[in-house]
Amino acid sequence: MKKRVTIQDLAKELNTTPSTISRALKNHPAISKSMKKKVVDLAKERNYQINALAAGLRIGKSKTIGVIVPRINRDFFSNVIAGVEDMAFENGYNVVICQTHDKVAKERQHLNTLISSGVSGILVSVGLETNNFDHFDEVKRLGIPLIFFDRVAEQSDVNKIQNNDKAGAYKAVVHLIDNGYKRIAHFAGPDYLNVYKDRKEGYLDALRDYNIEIEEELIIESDLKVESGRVSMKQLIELPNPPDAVFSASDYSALGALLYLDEMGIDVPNQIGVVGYSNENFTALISPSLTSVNQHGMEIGRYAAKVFFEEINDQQKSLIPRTIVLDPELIIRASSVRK
Amino acid sequence: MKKRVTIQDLAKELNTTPSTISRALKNHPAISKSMKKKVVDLAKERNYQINALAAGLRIGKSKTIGVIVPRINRDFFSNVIAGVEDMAFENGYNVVICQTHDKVAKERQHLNTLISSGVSGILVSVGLETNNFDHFDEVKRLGIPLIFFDRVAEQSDVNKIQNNDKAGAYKAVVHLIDNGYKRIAHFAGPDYLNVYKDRKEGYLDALRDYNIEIEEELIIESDLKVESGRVSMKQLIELPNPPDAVFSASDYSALGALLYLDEMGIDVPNQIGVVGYSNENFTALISPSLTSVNQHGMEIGRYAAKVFFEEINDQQKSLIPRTIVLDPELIIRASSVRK
DNA sequence: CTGAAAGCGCTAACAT
DNA sequence: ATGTTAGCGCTTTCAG
Repeated sequence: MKKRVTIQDLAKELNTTPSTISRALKNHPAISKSMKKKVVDLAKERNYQINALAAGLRIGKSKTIGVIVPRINRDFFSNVIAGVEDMAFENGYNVVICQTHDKVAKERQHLNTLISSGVSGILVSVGLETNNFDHFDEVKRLGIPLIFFDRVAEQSDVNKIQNNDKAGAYKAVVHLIDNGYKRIAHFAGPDYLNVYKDRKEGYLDALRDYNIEIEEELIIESDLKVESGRVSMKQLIELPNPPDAVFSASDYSALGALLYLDEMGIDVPNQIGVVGYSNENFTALISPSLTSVNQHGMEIGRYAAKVFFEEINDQQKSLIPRTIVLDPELIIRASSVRK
Repeated sequence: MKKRVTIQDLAKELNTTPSTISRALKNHPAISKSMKKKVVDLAKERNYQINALAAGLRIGKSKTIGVIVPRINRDFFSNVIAGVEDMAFENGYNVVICQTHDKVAKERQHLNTLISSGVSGILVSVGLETNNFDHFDEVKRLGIPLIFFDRVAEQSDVNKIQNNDKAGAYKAVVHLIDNGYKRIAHFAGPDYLNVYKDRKEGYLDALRDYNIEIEEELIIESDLKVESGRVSMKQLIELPNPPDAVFSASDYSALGALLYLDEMGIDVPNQIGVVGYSNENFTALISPSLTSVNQHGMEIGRYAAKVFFEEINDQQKSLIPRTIVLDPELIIRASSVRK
């Protein structure tokens, strides 16, 4: 168990000073080629790793981006993270991933830790519980670049990368209408989260545009988990006049509906059509495969990171907060196309 | 954009010194109750967050555990991470999550970053590509606690938390035999990863114990992805004498097999039985639901973290490396039970 | 019970 | 092209 080697150790070995080592390692223009080579070679030989704590303390922050997501085992979020990691790596930054399990308390805690550890920026998709954004004030006060993605804060003065959820939902519902479905139900999420509110609006818009009557009893709000989908579907089926299609704001609740319909022996897509949201991996793998809306997680992640790098590269801090909206894509599968 | 408040700021406000503030915040016994209260209250009021970089530099490491996994969007790994996070939180530690996408290069990179950033310990499940463990030498040389889990290094002098993959596989295959299947194929992973080697051995042991002939042509090695499962299943079905069951070392390749069989109109479980491995969420959600082996990710994570805390709490460093083996559980579902 | 002072390893102005 | 020096914010010995 040896001590780690520092730039002082390298300096001593080469009869020079820490400054020179530091500069050589950073490829500073004022250092001679020969010296750079000597330093780099020795560093490799001695297995030198920079002490990020010391460097970070010195320059006031670490070359790290914090990403906060509700859960890491969702395909959408893991794609976003992969996108962020790509961009970060290209720019020599590290990514620290935090999951909140949809709890505000965890969100707060992670935020504090990230601030404590001197991250250069924070990318966040807020949790289901989060309907108040005070805890982000400190981040902004400290001038740490803050970028929201997917589930975004309602404040206007922050950077946001969003999906056009309204358009995605609209496409989904129009697709159902085009396939001859007449009474389309909707599994909605909590209204205070932009994504669910927008998906509901897209649904309503489509019905209006096609002169289909909106029926409140066909709109069911829940936590959108598998079990809720099952329960909601049961509730719909037991209606005196049940719907012939469902547009769910989540693939998970759509899956619950499919499972319930399968148990009941109701044919999907011929008796009832189903469309989900998010294009989770499993949507392609189940039977019938589930039509869903792809949100391009990877691109969202890359954009979020891109906005971060623009923020830190802008010396004049003249950038005004931007909102980038990406158009989602409807992936048509078996669950919504009648034979 | 104000500067962050430091313990000096607090000290000035209370007409005392940084030492006192530092001690008060850490609940040092030598500080008076009244002083502690004053300090804690002011810290809260001023929104003080410790500078983890400075603290870390001072004490030579940060209160952080690094976790390296192949991918974060696998249910097993995300459960492990949740387990680690639980234990870490209870002990005031943070967790940084790194994913390698099964690439050794990424594994190296993350390892270096974690060392650089002064993590107190590293928990790792190695990637598919990793068949050499030199890059972990530096971690050990520096005396950083290193704990392998699930996919572990072959070295003997490291801490390991493993599943008893041999036993899990054995249970799975015996279950198939009990259900009347006679010719059981196996989708195997690369032999240099302990988990796949052990699963194969469990498969072979079960066949031997029940006097079933081992046929090399029924053992197919692949990367165990969905597509490989499909291809392997096709290969098996086209055999002059095809098997009547498959034990797959991965749920993903098992899924590929199910999809192919469905396309071919072959009935599962009546014509062919299928068992997967890892108990991914989707196994319960597809039709037919997939029998699989549950590896208790959460417990693995908690154990790994527990071993880490034991390591750092042992002043004499007298602890010898341990191997903890957990017994997995067979979850019987529709894909392997003939009607 | 509290204070003074040193130093963790690195960076970057300011020399030379 | 390289060296000198100060200091980032914290912890901790040693002193009182």
